[in-house]
Amino acid sequence: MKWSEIGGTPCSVARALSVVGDRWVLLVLREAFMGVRRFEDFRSRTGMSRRVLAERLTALVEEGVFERRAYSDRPERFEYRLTAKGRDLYPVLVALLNWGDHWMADEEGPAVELVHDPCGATVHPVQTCPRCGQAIDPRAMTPVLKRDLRAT
Amino acid sequence: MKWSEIGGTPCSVARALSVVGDRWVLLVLREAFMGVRRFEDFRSRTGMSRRVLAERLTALVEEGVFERRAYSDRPERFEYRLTAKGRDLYPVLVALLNWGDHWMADEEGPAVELVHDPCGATVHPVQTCPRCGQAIDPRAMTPVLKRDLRAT
DNA sequence: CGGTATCCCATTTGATACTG
DNA sequence: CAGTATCAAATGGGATACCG
Repeated sequence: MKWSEIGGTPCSVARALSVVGDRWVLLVLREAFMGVRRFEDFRSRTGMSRRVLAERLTALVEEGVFERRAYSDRPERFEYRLTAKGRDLYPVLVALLNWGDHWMADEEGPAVELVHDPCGATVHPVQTCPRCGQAIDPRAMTPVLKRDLRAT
Repeated sequence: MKWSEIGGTPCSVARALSVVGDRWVLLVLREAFMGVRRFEDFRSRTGMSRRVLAERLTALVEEGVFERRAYSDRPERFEYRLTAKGRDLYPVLVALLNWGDHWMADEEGPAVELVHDPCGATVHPVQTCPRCGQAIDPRAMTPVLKRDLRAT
């Protein structure tokens, strides 16, 4: 299977990956959640080449993850803002951050900490069951297959 | 910046991505969480080529995400089992699944559903604050930068 | 079954230059 | 600042064959 066909799969994970399953895209999203909106800021903070950044931003706008809007008319200048669809990717980034903090840490401690404004605590968010409120343990979850994941 | 240097960054997201920031790797993990352990099963269920799969599995074993162990001596046969480090990637996969279910769905409904065994409910797990228990809203989170994300 | 070895094409990307 | 154009180099990946 070629990667370009992966989005046509019925699996939601694969479909999600067809949009955000790219190293650079995730790095761009990291910056977006840190408040970055402009091309040059994305570029300098991630270290991506212009070419790659331009291409990824275009694709993400097409996918509806970012909205491109002018913030200046003369000269024309654009910025990229997360849409609701884009904002919903927050849990993905947080999950990666948590895992990196736990398993890829060094002695100097994490570079970014997350403060939950309502309660003021510095936290690592946890996934819980919306029904019973318990923290999720992978071994207590049963995946139920409804369709062949490879079908078109 | 080249991608190969990204793991040397102090950002936990980037470090996590240096291990799992690959399309195929995430697909392999998806299968692992569905109970798959053997080479041929990974291959047929993801549609990857042998070459790519072998390479990714080797790398993941080196990173400590999978453990390679013999399940038969004669002939010698191996299987790949998630380690604790690997199991901790579950929230990443679930976050992707949730997002895909919500934003990339089709009329036929999700291909995979998650049942929370303890309460028996089919759920989309949610991220909550471990301190106050509230569901996480990205806009209620403040990222606090402790170090330059691009430093070595 | 569980890989490894080879070959070769397609895509990606980093560098650099250029533009409104 | 916010890109686009171009090109050479590297990488990735499919196909196929082979082996214990």
